[in-house]
Amino acid sequence: MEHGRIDLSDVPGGFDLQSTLESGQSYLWWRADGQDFADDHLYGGEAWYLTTTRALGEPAVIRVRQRDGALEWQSSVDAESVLRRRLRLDDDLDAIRASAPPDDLVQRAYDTYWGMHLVRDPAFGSLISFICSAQMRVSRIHEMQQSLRETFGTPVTFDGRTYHAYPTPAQLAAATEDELRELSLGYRAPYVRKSAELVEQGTPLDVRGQPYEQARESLTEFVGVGEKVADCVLLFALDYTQAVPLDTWIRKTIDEYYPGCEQGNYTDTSRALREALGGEYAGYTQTYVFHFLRNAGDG
DNA sequence: TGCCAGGCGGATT
DNA sequence: AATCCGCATGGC
Repeated sequence: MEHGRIDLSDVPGGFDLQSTLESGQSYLWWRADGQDFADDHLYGGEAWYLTTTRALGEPAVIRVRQRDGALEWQSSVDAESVLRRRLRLDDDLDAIRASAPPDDLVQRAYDTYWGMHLVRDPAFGSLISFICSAQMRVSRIHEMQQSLRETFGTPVTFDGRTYHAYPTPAQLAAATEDELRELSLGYRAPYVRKSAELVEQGTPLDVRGQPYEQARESLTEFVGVGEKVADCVLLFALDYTQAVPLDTWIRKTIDEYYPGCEQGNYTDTSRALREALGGEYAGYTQTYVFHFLRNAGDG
């Protein structure tokens, strides 16, 4: 087993693993102690987190925790570059925060969860997990991804235990709708199967390089992907830090704090909120606000 | 019980 | 281009 330590003292603005992984942006990690991700508070501990990667060839498990100003990791492969990429350790939080508006809500969100980074998830896992997210609680979206891994993913032995990699497009495309419904995916089951098939058949998923709004439109070609889910994939997997997913929480925020941004349709409202939240890194600020409202409330 | 959860597809207007 | 409706499942 390989292991290593990533010193966090040179990450501008710092880094916080728990808020990064438990803020409802990624559903591709789980806790080694079996605890569910906290819905209402952060425990402030040093738990190990696990995920799988295919970035270095064969699927591998990565285990990581934050301790003494560093990320400590263990894996069957050299995971440092994967972690730096997946956890966006190069992001400059001070510069990002400086681009955000001075509004009370925004500043309290940054204060409360300072150190949270956006994730950079693998695009396919991000796509499927956010297809599953429609009208669903964060904890159950997470459970669905666990079920998909354990039912359809390639077994991977690590540290004497068997884990399962996140399924490939081919593995999910080969699943039947009934098999997926048995995992409590509900009406999302055919969306997951069909979108996996589209990826498998070559429909472009990595749309980086396209202008933002065109990229969002492109992703809606997948089944079960509307503008909101497309924005999530762009923000949490494809480096579009300006993407501002308009979910129920953010719509409440618009009603309460940014009523002028409501334009009656997704494209124009999104555009207005994007400008209100500072443009280039609006999605970063949105993610802080989303996490803050969901967990700490806005009282 | 009825309402809601990081909405979407399809039909209707 | 807007609006309405049905859709699975589970927690409260």
